[in-house]
Amino acid sequence: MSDASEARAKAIELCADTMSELIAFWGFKASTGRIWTLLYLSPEPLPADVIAERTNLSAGAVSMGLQELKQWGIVDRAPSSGERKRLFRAETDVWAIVRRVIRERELRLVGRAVQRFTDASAVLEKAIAANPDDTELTFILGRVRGLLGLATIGYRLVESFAERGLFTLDPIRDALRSADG
Amino acid sequence: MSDASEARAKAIELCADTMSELIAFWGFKASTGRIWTLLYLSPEPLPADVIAERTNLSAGAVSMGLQELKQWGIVDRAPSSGERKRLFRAETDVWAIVRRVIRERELRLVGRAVQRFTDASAVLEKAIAANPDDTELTFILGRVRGLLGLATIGYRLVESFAERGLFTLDPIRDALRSADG
DNA sequence: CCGAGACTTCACTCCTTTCTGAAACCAGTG
DNA sequence: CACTGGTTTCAGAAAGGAGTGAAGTCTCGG
Repeated sequence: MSDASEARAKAIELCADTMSELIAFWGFKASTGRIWTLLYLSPEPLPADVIAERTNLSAGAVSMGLQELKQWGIVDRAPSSGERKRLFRAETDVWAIVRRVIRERELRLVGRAVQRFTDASAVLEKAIAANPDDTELTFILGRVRGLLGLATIGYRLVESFAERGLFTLDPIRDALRSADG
Repeated sequence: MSDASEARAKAIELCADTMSELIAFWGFKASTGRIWTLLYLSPEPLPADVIAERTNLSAGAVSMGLQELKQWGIVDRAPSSGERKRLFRAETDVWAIVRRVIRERELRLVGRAVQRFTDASAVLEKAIAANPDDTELTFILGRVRGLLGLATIGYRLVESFAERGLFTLDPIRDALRSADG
């Protein structure tokens, strides 16, 4: 039996470490990844104090982590029948989670970038209209347009992934070939 | 003229801010992104002191930033003919940069994850062999295998992007459908 | 309504990361 | 071969982020 629970602890630790590394690289807190992994690997929903105990986090940290996860729709309250404590369970459709976060975050990020590069282009175009002989401005505009093109491609990429869950890249490849080559 | 240089400064600032945001999200330092953007938008290679001046960074910070960029092959020393100062210029093939970084970093990251999930599975399988009636172990193994499957798909995705520059996803979609649905 | 336990919030601390400034180092030059 | 910039390195300062712990708020049973 100690054999089994040791194995269980070891496996959970491995997974939690790994997930927290992945998720941290993706801009979340590592501890948030730990909490999710713990719930994901539990057959039963867990109360906050158990989570705190197994992750070695304070009650406050667990509360904040759970809140973040709830906001992303990655963790649920389980219908705790009659219990005093609230029980939490993990959303298990990881693919859906990834898509949601990408849609909410990466898509906005890249969208802002597209906007800003567009603004920069506009500023330059206006200045060039007033100073047609300034070759440096023209040069910069060319480069900025390059960035804008890439950002636009990136946006379509992220968008298609967020919406359909897959990349459909043939149009984007074409854009790449013609715009950038 | 002041009109033109104002526009130039404004456009560069917009782009540098945007790139540093993108790049910071991707795990680099924001100041590194600034330095690269400055070089990318300059028609001529620039010496370190000019970079320091325009980015408001100290000489030391610029030196370190340039070193990081050089290590990634994202910045070059320009063949400074006879000059005392060393001149630096940006790699302009952004697509190639992205692929290189993904290959060197993301691919390794996900590869490690695949390895670790595999290890976790093995631990659990062994424990289950010794304790066939432990339903919790079996449950956890199922979940870990789910993570392993996703990580494997992710690995192929990143790999195909790093190698070919594009995602070729039909096989992965199939894997998804059959493994996860 | 009151009390008890559970959850949340937040000011503070600790730790990590980034930047600075100065000293050491190096490469051309007279 | 010493001198003059220019560049790199590095110890320490500053900034930023995450976690704690205790005080505050909520909820539910009695």
